[in-house]
Amino acid sequence: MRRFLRPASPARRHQKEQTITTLRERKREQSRLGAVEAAWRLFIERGYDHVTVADICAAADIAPRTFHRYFASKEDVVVEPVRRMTTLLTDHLLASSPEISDADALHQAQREVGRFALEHRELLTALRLVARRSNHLRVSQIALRPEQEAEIATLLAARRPDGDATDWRLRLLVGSSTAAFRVWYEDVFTSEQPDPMAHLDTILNAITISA
Amino acid sequence: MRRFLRPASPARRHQKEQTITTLRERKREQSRLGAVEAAWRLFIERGYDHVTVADICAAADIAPRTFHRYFASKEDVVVEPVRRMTTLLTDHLLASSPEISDADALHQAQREVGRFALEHRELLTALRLVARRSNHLRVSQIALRPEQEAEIATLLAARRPDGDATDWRLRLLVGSSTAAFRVWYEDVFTSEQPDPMAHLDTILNAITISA
DNA sequence: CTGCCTCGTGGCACATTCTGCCACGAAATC
DNA sequence: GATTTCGTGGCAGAATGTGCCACGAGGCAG
Repeated sequence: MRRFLRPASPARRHQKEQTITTLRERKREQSRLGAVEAAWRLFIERGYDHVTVADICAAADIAPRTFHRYFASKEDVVVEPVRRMTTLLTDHLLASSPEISDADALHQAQREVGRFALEHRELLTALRLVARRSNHLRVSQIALRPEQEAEIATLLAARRPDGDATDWRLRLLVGSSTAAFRVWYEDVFTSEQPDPMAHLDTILNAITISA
Repeated sequence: MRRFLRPASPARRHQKEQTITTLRERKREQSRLGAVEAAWRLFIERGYDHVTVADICAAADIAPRTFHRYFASKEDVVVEPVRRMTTLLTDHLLASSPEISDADALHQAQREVGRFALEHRELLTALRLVARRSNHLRVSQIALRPEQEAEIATLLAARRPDGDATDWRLRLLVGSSTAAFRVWYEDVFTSEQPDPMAHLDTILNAITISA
């Protein structure tokens, strides 16, 4: 579970192994991590609706006031995995070669996210259940959300000389590919797939956007 | 604006013109409608974040307790138009001929929703702004949301003898078509389209799902 | 018409989330 | 070693959302 976390948020340093964490930083991470882990544990245990921020704080041994400095809302803790996957996706997009097509770049990045999801299948399954069981949680899908599609489109557009992110074909590519990923994600977590990654390829390749 | 509302929620009677509204029903509708209109007006005026439930209740002349009987949350009032469009879509799907393909049925229904959106363009534009300006509102898109995709898939599946809603091709059709609609919706509200409906057709037809 | 039942309403108390403000103390800096 | 930075927690308060109960008007027999 630990591997799931942190090393992505503070703008991953591309300088090699710059692990000069100051004590303050470490304590901060500890606070945040402690809160996340306590929250997830309690959510899985009792369900999102039956866990209060106070409960989480008691378990993580921090003050509610501190909790709300790290997370804008209780829901925010749940979205953490989504953020993690989004970061993964955008990182891969940023690193992708300008040679390959938009679709290829996007799909390669999505395969990375898919691999990640499979690696953390157990935790994601649990969180998916948490989300489904709750009446108040508005995040029904622990997966890429349409909110981030605009960002992805921008990144893809940035790879090109013209950099036009308003092109509807580009946005359609992003939207439909994200939809495809959600379909796969659903399949992976509801039925046994003999070869999940092959299944992802099948779904991603099933969509064609006419030029 | 009034036309936008009500006549859809209490399971539209297919019996012709069954307008035997009792006084109680009328008062109920009046309460709800008054709240919605007051809320929208205030939201557009001051922005979602700067309007409290108490404000809405004062404007609509109802008690906060009553407000929360009609709406699960303040956000719920904003989602009203989305619900309206979803109802429109599902109604058309239910009424669609079993002869035509899934894609055709869905796209025809989406064209209806598109027409509806264009009719109420002014109001939807305002609500779109409200959603964008807010920091707390989680509904970033006043359009069809992925949450309802499962329902749409079920309806489409129900038109067929086997009724298999788990078929990933079907879900992919729904997901990508919904994404296409969002792309169109975005275009319509951000740039001038000479022929919006033609544009919708173009986008919907741009997607192909291989058999 | 009359009495009874239904049900929309509002008041009240309360749990809960989230924020602004301030002060303490440890970590970082000079 | 003195000063500044900053993470933390306490407190008060705004705001959302819910359970419970009582009132009163609409609906329904008789």
